[in-house]
Amino acid sequence: MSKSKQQEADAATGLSEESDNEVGDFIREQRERANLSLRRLAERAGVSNPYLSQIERGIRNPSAEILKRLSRALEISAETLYTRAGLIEDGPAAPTVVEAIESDRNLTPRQKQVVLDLYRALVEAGAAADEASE
Amino acid sequence: MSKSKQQEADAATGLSEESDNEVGDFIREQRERANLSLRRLAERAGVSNPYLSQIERGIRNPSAEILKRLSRALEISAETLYTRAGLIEDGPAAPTVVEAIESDRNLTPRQKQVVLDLYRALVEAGAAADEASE
DNA sequence: AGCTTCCGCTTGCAATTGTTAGCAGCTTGC
DNA sequence: GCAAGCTGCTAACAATTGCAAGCGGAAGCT
Repeated sequence: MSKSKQQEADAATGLSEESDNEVGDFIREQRERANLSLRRLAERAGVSNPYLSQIERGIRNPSAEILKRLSRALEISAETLYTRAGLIEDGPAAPTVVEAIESDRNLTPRQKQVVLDLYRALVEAGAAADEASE
Repeated sequence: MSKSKQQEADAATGLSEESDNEVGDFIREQRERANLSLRRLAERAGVSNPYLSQIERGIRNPSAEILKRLSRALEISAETLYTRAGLIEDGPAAPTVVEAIESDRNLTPRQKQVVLDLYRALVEAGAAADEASE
């Protein structure tokens, strides 16, 4: 239910920028994608849950240290997060999926093969569907 | 006369580590290489000179925003500075694969979810099963 | 001698961060 | 019903950032 209260919070703190809350939105997005509750992510990242809440809503401006911890807890690269936060100008080169999987240390060669097979299959199917529909 | 001020400063702030002040040293190094006085760099970067002084000596921990401004004023890449600041050490987990999949243009959101699910499942449960079978 | 201007640093002080404690809502089980 | 368990959010507080003001010293200029 609770949905639109962000603006009030902004006004309350005197924060004049309600325009683009890139980091907060991005963090919340990633958090929900990973199926983590706010509290759980906060604990994983080693920050307090109210603070994380405020970060996500853009009424607090987290330090780089905090961003780093959050990026680790979310399993995304700090560069991506910083870029999103507008702290780095150019975007980091997006690694290809294949490349990333190849160099991953958490998967055995066999497992890599499985993921790669799935990925390639989807891409191929998707491309076909794409051409047909688009 | 003036001799050991750094120690005093450290003691004053309770900072016990005089060993690795990565960012500060690096910034000072770059500043001197560019023949900029502390005050001039501070002005260029939009930071107060006392604060920059403290940053260089490692008795203050600058926010990412400040680092970004300094990197611009020094005309070095923010990434380099962040790395030097120890803020970009990428996590040991597996950030790149997740990230690469997220930003892949060949997959639909739904397909991404499928691949991600598989990947996460393998990483999480994979180690044990792997050791058993292999 | 003065006087000016730069250098880096120290000292308080305001504003911000980040925390602990607690609130209301919403499920799930007794 | 109503405890116990989550969810996210608010309030008051401690700690830190970041700044304006001011210090002593060095170099130049009249």
